Amino acid sequence: MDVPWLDRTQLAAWVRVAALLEVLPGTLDGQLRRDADVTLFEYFVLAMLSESPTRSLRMSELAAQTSATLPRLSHVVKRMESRGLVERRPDPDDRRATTCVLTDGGLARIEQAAPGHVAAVREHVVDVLTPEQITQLTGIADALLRSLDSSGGMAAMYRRYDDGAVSGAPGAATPPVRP
Amino acid sequence: MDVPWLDRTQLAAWVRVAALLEVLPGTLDGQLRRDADVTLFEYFVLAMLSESPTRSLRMSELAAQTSATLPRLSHVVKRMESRGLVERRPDPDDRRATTCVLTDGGLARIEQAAPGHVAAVREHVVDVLTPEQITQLTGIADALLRSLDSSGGMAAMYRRYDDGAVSGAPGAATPPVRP
DNA sequence: TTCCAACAGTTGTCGCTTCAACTTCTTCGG
DNA sequence: CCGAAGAAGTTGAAGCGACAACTGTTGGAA
Repeated sequence: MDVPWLDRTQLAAWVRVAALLEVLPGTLDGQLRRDADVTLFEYFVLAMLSESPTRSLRMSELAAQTSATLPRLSHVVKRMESRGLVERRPDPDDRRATTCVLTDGGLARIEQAAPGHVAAVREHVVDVLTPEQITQLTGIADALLRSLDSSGGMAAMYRRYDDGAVSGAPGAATPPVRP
Repeated sequence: MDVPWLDRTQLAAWVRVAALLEVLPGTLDGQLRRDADVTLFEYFVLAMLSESPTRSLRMSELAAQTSATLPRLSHVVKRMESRGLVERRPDPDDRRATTCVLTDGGLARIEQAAPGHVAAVREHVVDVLTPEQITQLTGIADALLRSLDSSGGMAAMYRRYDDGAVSGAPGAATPPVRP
């Protein structure tokens, strides 16, 4: 295995990205835990369900939309169900499948959590960057995700959260609870 | 709490960043675990120690350089010590302090792990982006880190991994085992 | 029809991270 | 000096995520 090393420019970028990967999740997670007793990942689950027209999604669909594995999602959803945020019900059409439904309590929870979370995202990410940098970041993250997405499960995201510049097609309107 | 929502451009960027935060660490971590039986975070620990002139750092310094909390580092170092990768010795000058020393085995391990890790970083990050995007990414990550770094513990990184464009000052030469 | 491969989820176990408490040591104000 | 405040690490408990093994179900081919 003979790999060319990173030059100084590449190294500078990577070191910063690595540090970011280490720090950012904890910061956002901490805010949500303290203020709304919800994990960042749980927030994503609630957000995805709340944006569904039926307030419900199949487990595998939910897993794809939250970039999670099925085992992980299963554990998380079980815990969320015990707290009354979601409900699980077997799908009568395909009896292997499970549908995850957002409860009224779950909806109330994410509506309560959203403003603080949006504020945190603004404070630590969005408002720190110039509009030009936001556009650049979208392009960069897009390129990275496409190369990582071997199983192609993120097509839904690209359709829904398109800013009109990356993929070229017009996107949907701004959703309610997704910061 | 009244927070302005994210517009479509901001949302597109944030959704992608969130997905990245969810996926990228697992990808890099998995490669290192499989190929070198080391965590991504453990790799950082080894890398920081290997770049120190004395092959050693105080725990708090090491924590700052790896963006970790002290409890986390303490647990990790204990496990690494039991595997023979590092050693811990009390500091005679300040008897509260502990110095963490890289062993020969630890050095061998990171030298063995480095090529595969660099390849993974290239495959999933560096080589996916254009040189221009690399520069943009450095600026973006830099801005985010500065706003996150409330305790100011990352000054060392900025000095060492400067690409000459962000802070303006000339940086050090490319270090040996840091991808 | 029957069988088998692939799919959808769940569960258990293990390792890692976090949080809060605690110990020991240093420093600084009085 | 002396005592209090704070720093440096460590530890234990609790919760979350990854991996592998497992159950039950579907769809298609022989």
